[in-house]
Amino acid sequence: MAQHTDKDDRADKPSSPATLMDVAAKAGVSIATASRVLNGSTRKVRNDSYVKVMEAATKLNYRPNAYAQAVAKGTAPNIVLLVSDISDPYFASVSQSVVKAAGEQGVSVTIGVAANAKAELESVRKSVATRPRGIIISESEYIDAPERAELERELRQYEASGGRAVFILNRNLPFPAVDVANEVGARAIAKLFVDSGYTRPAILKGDDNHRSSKERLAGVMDVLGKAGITVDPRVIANGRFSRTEGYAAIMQMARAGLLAPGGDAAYDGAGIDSVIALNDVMGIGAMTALRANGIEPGREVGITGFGDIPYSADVHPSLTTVHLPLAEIGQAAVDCVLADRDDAGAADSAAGNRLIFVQSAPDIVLRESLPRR
Amino acid sequence: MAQHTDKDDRADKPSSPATLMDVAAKAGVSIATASRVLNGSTRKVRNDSYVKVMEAATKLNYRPNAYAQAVAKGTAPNIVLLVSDISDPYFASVSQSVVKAAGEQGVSVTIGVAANAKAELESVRKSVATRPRGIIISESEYIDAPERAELERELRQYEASGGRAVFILNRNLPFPAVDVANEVGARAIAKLFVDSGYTRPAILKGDDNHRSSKERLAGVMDVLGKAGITVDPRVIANGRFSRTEGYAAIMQMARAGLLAPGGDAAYDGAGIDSVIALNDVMGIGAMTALRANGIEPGREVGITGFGDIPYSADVHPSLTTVHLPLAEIGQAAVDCVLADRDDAGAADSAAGNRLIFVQSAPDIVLRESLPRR
DNA sequence: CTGTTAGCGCCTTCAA
DNA sequence: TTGAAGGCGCTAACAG
Repeated sequence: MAQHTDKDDRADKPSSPATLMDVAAKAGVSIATASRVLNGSTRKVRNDSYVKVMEAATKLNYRPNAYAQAVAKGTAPNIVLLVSDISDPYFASVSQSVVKAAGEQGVSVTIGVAANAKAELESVRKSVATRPRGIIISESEYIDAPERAELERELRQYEASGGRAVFILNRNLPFPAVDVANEVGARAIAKLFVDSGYTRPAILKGDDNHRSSKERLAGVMDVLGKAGITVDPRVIANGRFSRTEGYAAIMQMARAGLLAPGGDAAYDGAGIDSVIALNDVMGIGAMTALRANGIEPGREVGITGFGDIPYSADVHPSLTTVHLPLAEIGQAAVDCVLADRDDAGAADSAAGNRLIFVQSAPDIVLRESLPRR
Repeated sequence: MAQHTDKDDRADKPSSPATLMDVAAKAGVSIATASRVLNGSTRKVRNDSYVKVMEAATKLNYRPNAYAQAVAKGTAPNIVLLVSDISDPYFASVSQSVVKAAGEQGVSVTIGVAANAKAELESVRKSVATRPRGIIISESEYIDAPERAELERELRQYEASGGRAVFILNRNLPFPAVDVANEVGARAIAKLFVDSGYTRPAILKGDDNHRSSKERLAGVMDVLGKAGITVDPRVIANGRFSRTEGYAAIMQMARAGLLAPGGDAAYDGAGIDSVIALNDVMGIGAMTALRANGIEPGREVGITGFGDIPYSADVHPSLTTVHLPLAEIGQAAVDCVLADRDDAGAADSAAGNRLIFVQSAPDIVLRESLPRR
């Protein structure tokens, strides 16, 4: 039988992966040297030992243990991204771009989903435990939950220890945030709405303490008001920025007889002539709900969305909406999180809540769901 | 000025987070004890020292260093999931369920996107470096690329060192895989197709070496053939399971005059009466493409999808498709990856390519895109 | 029950 | 250029 002094002599089921020591031994150099050629940045090793190490490494199929490296150098190779629902196209798009942007800089991203404030707080706690380079929070609801204070403390602590927290579309907490011009976009779409001849909208908003929703709503309401349109409060509903809840909200209105002309109908019996959804998925849910009630969206009732998720072009009628640069948002968040600590200057850091506007004037995407009438 | 012997005496910008040692010191116990109450599973510590440690921990805002723990106990608290595109609703759904299922077991998931074989291989290499509990690969294309052998080696090595690799919807490599009854589903939808009176389909498939695509195609073709339908080869296209390419493929056919009746049209000038898409996003892309060419999907041309992604219910006409239990697939993959190594028995492990069927008879979801004619 | 003592795999001064 | 040695933060026997 062959003799070998390699590791793992015993008949092994799970032979543990090769370690740096193994490589060093096989290459006949010190572990330090091995480390230098395999991982160290500025290599200053003689060429022949370099080769020997490399050979040993490939032969042993060596893969550095990322965790051990992280522990040793005290800095992790990853960032974490928190979203409330990856299957939501909006978050999916943001996630995609975050992962891509991070990947280009060689850092991996751990995605966590946290559907509510409690879960979010817990996720943050767990995330902090991995000492990531940064934490990007793309959560949108529950901002003012009681957990908020706790969350802020946790993140502040995290920052104090050298971490970087960034929010996406949320400026309620004193941390850097990537944001877009919600109100500007809202005004633009509302103006289009008015100009197109609509006067009796149902409105699907998000939670009132949800900043994006609030800003968008403010923009819309202001333009509407100035155009002499008073929105019937009975057809303003909280769709929680979710497709399902948006759908449900419209169904509810239909059941109450608010939508189609008639006795109980909104706007003094005239019913609605449109749905203004403060994000796309609610708008899409609304379309389906309208159809379920025999109302043809885009013909009898106009629809607007907000966000321009990929699928807004594929629904029918295709959704007229406000374009949000989803990909750029993710990129910006990653840049912010990975930026050199010293770079931004004490001023910004001190401010704490630096704002990164990805775009100053959101474009509106004119499609079919809001025909001129 | 207050004197304290706590850590970090110097005026500190980034005061490093509290360590277990700090907590132990402040609580006046040994680091071992502190470890036991803070992390150790079966705690056997006196109550008062338990309290002291807890107090110290909260006061110091202690968070265990997950990496250090991982290194020390030689096992990581996470799994990695590889997909080719999170913004694709199919992958998004799978990801969502994987994250959820993993979360319930206290393990976090690192998501990587790898759009092609090379990126995938690299991702796997990087993943292995973090010694995760398992790797779930939900990639679907490029299965037979030259990197395949490399990938297999890498994963085999990973398994040998105690890791667990699982594929989703892919059984081309000798690893455990979660799969569904593609062919059964395909036969079902094809039968519905025939029974509904369609005879001249365009077909949108995926790569030929993509297993799911192949199986679905086989099922469809067989049923069609037996019904006496011969598919015009000019209207079979590779949409690569992507919305964009599906869209492009139909546009291409339209440009070639294949779709609408006429001289160049498929099926001896009769044109197509339907599109069979082997997954939903291609079906949805096809609808939009048809509309762009003045053809009303669901009226002039019937459409079928495969997968039942959330948005297939929201497009119009809503997509008749084969329901795939996306959530269960993710759950199954996680279960498999997290299963006790000894549990499954040597038999399964030896086989290497254990199959987990999530569902034996895929339901077909009857909606509006394939009306009887 | 608790403290002591080895490691885990790697990086990084510090001498040589 | 290289090796020896200490340390990162934590866990896990092993004695007390």
